[in-house]
Amino acid sequence: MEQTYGEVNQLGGVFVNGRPLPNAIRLRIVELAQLGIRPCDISRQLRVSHGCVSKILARYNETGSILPGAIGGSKPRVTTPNVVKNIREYKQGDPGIFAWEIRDRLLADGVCDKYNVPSVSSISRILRNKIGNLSQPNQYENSKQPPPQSALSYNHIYPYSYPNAMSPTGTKMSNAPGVPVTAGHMSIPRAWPSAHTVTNILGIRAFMDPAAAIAGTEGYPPKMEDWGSVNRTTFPTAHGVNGLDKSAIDNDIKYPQPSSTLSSYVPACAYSPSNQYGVYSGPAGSYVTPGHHWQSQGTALSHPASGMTMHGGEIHPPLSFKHPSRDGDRKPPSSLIKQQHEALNGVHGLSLPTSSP
DNA sequence: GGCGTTACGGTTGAT
DNA sequence: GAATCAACCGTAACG
Repeated sequence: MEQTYGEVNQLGGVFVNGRPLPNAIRLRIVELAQLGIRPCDISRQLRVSHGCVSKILARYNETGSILPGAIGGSKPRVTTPNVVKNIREYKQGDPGIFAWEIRDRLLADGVCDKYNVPSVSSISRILRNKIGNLSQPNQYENSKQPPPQSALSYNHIYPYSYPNAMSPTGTKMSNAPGVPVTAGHMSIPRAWPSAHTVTNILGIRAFMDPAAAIAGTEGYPPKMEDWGSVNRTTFPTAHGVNGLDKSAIDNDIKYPQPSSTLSSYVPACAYSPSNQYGVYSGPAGSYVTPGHHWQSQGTALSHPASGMTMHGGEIHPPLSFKHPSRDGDRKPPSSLIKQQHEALNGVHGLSLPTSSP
C-alpha cells in the first residue's frame, strides 16, 4: 500500500495508473487555467496528459471542485429502512399484494422515485427475507429511524455516513507515524450518479454536521475521496507536525514543485497515508476546505458556476480565480502578460514554458 | 497544433 | 477472506 511505484507518461510526468493525480497538481491545473494558460501548455508544464487536464478543468467548471470523485464503493442501496417499512405496511395491509404492485405503490406514494425504486425482484427478496416473518422484530424499527427518504433520488445526498462518524476503529486506516493526521474527513455523504457534486466533493457536510468534521481529529486519516472534508484548521501547516516528512520530500522530488508555497494551501494530509503512493504523497490540499472557517481565512477561491468558495489559504491575490470561459481572451503562453508570469513564478515557482520550445 | 472524446488498463470500496 | 461489481482514475490515441 505504501510502496512507491508509478509510471511515466509520454510527457515525462509520473502518475499512478488508476489513481487520481495529487491535489496539488489538480489545483495547479485549475490555477494555470484561470490565469489564462492554455490547457495544452498546462499539460506540458505539469506533464499531465491533455486529456486529463481537459477532464479536470471540465469538472471544475461543472462542479467547482477539482477533487477526484469517489472511487470504489457501490451505489446506495435502494432498500432503505423506510422502503422496507413501507413494503411491510403494504404487505400487511394486503397480504396478497404482488411485488409489482408494491413497486407501483412505492412510486405512487412517493416513497421512491423512478430512480431508486427497488426492482420487483428486490421487493420479492425483501418480502422473503425481511418481511417473510413478520413476527420477528424489525431490525430497523429497533434502531434509530433514518431521516425521511421519500422520493429519494440518487441526486440527493444519500445518508451514506458511516454508522459511527467517529469510527476510529477503521482498521484499514492506519495512522502512520510522522504523517499528519487530518480532520473532518469522515462521513462524507456520497451521492449518485454524480459523485462530483460540489457539496459532495467539498464535504459540505462539515458545515451541516460539525461533529462529523471534528470526528476526524480522532486519528482517522481521510480517505482520499474524502479530501474535501479535510479541515484545514486542525493542521496549521503542512509540515507542522513533524517538520518535513519523507512523503513530502518525495513529493517534491518526483513532482518538482514549490511545495513550500503550495503546501500552504495544500496541506500534507490531503492524501491520507493509507492512500499515499510514494510518488504522490506529500503536500496536498485542503484548499478546498469545507470547514466552517474557510470563508474567513485568507483568500477565497470562488467558482463562478457553482458559487462555491474554495479556500485559497495563502494564495496570492493574483491567483484569484477567473473564469477563462468568461475572460474570452485566453492568451497563448507566448503572449502571457508579465503579471501572469510573475504570478506563476512568484507564487508557484513555475517557469512557464512556451508552446514551442 | 489544440482540444474534446473515448477505449483501455488500472485501483478502490461496498456487497 | 475472496470474489464480484461498479464506481472512479489518467493515459494514449483518435478525429
